[in-house]
Amino acid sequence: MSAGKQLKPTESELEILRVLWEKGPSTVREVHEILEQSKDAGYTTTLKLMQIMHEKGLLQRDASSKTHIYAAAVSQENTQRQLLDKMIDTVFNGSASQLVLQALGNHKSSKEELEKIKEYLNEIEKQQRK
Amino acid sequence: MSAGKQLKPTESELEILRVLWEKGPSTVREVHEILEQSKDAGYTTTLKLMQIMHEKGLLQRDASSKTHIYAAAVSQENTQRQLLDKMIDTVFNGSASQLVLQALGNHKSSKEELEKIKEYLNEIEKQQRK
DNA sequence: ATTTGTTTACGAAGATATTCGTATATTCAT
DNA sequence: ATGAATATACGAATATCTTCGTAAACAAAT
Repeated sequence: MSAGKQLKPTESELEILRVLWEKGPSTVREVHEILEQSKDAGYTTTLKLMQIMHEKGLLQRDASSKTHIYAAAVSQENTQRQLLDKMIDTVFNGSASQLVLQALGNHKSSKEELEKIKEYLNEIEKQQRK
Repeated sequence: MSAGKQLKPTESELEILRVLWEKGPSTVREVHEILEQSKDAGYTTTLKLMQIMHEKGLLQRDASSKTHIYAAAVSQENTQRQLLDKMIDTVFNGSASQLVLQALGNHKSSKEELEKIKEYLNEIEKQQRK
């Protein structure tokens, strides 16, 4: 009951989540100063976004001190999975492996990364054989 | 010059593109009847969307007969790549292999698909060794 | 030729996302 | 305590996306 399914963050919200995942709990100003480096928006814009995200349950905040501290309330992994699943569904017609082939084809991956992927594939196949 | 970089289709636009990729050039009504199966929207909504997509250059149309025939003006592959690249960038911090691992982890892939992926990995590694 | 049905064109309402101006509250240094 | 700096709260303007009502154009059947 009341599973509280996570709702999809918007573009701007994702930018904020990325900062918080990276830097951990932060003030609006801290987040804003990071965002300013790549885009230009006013301080109150960032503030408003983070307030909305808090209402939506995407962020939690500690309001005990005057300057509130915000933290991501959703995990990076869950969010990645959620967005990825949706993309597989709506863009790749449900075929995860088709997406994988595209991803591998168009991006340089290091030898180590490729090895990791291969190992993972072997594991999956072992599982399947059982 | 005027490279005409493809702009990102919206959610609804993607639904329409998927129909056209699948069925080839079609009338608004044909597209609409497919969409109706999964969502409910009026006919003129579909029409309007397709007209806008035409203006944007996402669709081309043959208006020689009374009933116009629309076709995708962007390829499925290019669009997939575009959206995938963006996701790798904004959701997976630029790491394609991290996305691949997530995708493989959370989705059942057939043995054949996994084999195909492994072959592909081997090829990539061969290339790298040269 | 008139009716009936289907199509496109147009404009605008509704919904959601983004942006920011301004007011109010709080803190801190003087 | 007063002023300067910084924070939050609130409301609204703007932009974008989605939806649909209505009118005009056209085609086919009667």
